[in-house]
Amino acid sequence: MTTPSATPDDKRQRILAAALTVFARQGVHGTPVPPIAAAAGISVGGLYRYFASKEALVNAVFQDTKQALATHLLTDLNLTTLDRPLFNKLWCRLADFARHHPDAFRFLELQDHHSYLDTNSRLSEWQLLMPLRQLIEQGQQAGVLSQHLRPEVAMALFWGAFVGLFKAQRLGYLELDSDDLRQARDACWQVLSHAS
Amino acid sequence: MTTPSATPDDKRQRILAAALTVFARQGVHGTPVPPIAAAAGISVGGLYRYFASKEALVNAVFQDTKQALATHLLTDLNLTTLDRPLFNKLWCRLADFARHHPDAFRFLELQDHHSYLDTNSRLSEWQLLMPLRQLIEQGQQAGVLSQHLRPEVAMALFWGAFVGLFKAQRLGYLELDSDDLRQARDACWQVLSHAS
Amino acid sequence: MTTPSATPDDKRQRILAAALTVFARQGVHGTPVPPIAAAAGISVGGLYRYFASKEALVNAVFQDTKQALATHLLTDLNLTTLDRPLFNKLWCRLADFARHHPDAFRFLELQDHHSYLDTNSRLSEWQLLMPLRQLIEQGQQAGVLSQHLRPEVAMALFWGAFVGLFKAQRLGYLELDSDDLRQARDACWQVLSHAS
Amino acid sequence: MTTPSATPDDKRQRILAAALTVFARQGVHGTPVPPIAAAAGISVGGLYRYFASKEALVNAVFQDTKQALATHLLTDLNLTTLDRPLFNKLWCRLADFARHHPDAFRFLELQDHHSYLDTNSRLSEWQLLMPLRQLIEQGQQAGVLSQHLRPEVAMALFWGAFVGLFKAQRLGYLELDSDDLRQARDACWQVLSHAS
DNA sequence: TATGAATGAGCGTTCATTCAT
DNA sequence: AATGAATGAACGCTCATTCAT
Repeated sequence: MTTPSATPDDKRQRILAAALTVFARQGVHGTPVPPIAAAAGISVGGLYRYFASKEALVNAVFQDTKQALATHLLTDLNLTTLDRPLFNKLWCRLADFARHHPDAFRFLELQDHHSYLDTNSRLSEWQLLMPLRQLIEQGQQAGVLSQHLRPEVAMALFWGAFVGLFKAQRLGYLELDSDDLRQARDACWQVLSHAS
Repeated sequence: MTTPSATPDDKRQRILAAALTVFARQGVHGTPVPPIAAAAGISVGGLYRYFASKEALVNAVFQDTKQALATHLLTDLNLTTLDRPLFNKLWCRLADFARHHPDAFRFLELQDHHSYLDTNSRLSEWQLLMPLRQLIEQGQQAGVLSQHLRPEVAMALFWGAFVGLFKAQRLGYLELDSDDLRQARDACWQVLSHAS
Repeated sequence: MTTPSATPDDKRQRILAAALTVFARQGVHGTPVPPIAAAAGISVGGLYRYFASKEALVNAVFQDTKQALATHLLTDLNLTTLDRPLFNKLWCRLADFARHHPDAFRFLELQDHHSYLDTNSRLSEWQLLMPLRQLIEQGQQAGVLSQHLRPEVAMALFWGAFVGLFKAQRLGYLELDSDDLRQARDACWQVLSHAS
Repeated sequence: MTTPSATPDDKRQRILAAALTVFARQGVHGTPVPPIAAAAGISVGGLYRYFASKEALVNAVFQDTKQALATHLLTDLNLTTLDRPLFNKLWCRLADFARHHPDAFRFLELQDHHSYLDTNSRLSEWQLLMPLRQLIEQGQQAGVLSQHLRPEVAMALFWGAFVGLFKAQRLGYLELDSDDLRQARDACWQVLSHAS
């Protein structure tokens, strides 16, 4: 009989959470392994029992976090058509995630990932974007969204705009209040629905 | 009569260009100094005659590239009002820069810069964004642009959307043709001008 | 039951001893870190677990060795008055130290120390010389020693003469037998006691 | 016809003088070549026309300085017997040299020389000490000096005492006024003349 | 002949990874 | 299974020396 806190899965999760935090704050290349282990309350050697290498750990963090975002965003939603209420809901959840998990959001948008991300991680990028892209496609076919933009382009513009908003806030160019968020949401909706 | 390629300024430029390329491709932390020197056709010791440290080099690359973008974008433009023709011109120049200087564009958007950028580099961030933000502000006051978005928010959305577009292309989600670019441009204009 | 040689303190001592040897033979600036580590039977990285930098190591060696000399010299002596028997005893111990710990003695007299010694190390210089200087002062006040030399001057002459003797031997100008040592001792005593 | 200041010998001397100064202050290992050249008012490449290597330069400085000391000390003296007036004269000249050429005096007593001194330099060590040693020997045979100390031992004690005096002053343990110097001189004479 | 920019081996130090305990 | 001390390759940087000008 083991204590619940010593479950292997628990440890794995603790390591992933600790790694996410320090990676988001110091960058992947800027973070040695020992501080990650320390933040997870584990020894260095212990960490290597759960992850074969630092690279494997980064990839696990990436996939785990991507999955967390996907779950946060899409759980219990009817994704058949992208109408206005659904869009608002999605926006709301996105903003919620960016606000309450800033480390996770920041980590996912780090741009020097490509030097250590493996194929699986690259695939997991799509797992989130693909459903959204399909939603846009369906919306266009249903006539709810404008057909002037190819779905991929619309997707890229929308996602970029959202990321840019929170990046600007993180860099101190901007303070976002709820009015700003609502207006930004409406502007993005307009791009998707009325692009002419 | 000396060859033009032997002037110190030329060498400095060669180093900056080489560093930009490898930084853009491998990230700053992921790039040792010797490959930078090799790419510039110089020895390691020689590089240190032009830049006091790797950090000084990154900062020089950053400021140099930011300046290049600002120049490319704003030279010889009448920036009094942001009307449709001016916006189109700006978009065209931005797209031109992103297309013809992909390393420069990518480097500027790397997100782990904060660990080595100095005060001057941080200031040079604003040198590009401030004129654009003011342009938006003036456009709003002149009634050409919608006033539903605070200028900073509009700025962040527009810049993020543009960056997102080219990031998507770089990651292989997308192939951008000129139709796509035109449609994306019009969509962005709509955000700025008709946000409701 | 663990072998005594595996305790951290033991390793620290092994490093200090190895560093003392190579520093004494090749000088501090002339000795790279890897040979020190090799002489201590340790890897380079391992050395840095015990000493934060080469400079920290030199300082530790200096203070450690200075302390060893002070202990060797002054332990269990009644230092109230510097009479002839006490002087003979001190001379004997000094000669003993110089003979049996030639590396230590040589290292302490290296003259380019000032570029890396920190405040603590400089202070530890005095810990040895101050008691001796006071001993001379007390001897002068008690009438046992001549008062024609200020204590500091007497101290400097005596210490210099002793160092000169062993330096000459090390450089090969001289072979010291026990008669030489006894006669040198008596000559030094005369300087202290009968300077006119 | 060349300007007098451009004589090769002049340049050589300028380099030697500059090297002596920086070596004395920063140590040999602590001084790169460019600062030496700069102090000599010459280019790096120019320095290497006069000295084949840094090591050759150090050795030249050593021999040159040793010679300067020997000249300063022994010129125009009748060295047949070491009587009191001659000893006083020698002491006076030594003190003069140590006072007016502190860099030279300091450089000669640096103790990590052995890693770069060549055979010639080692020989030049003796050129100064040998005449003095012989002087002591002659004094002993003439009955002016005590015969209790072997000449080499007496030589080492005397030289060490003198060096110790000025080393103590340089390290700040001591301020030497002319009374101190006179008393130290008399004490040293006593060692040589009345050692019992 | 004189220059000083260029070279590259070698320095002090770090850190991903291993393995004796 | 867990630890953390030990490893050594690789990093950023220096500097004795060379050589095109």
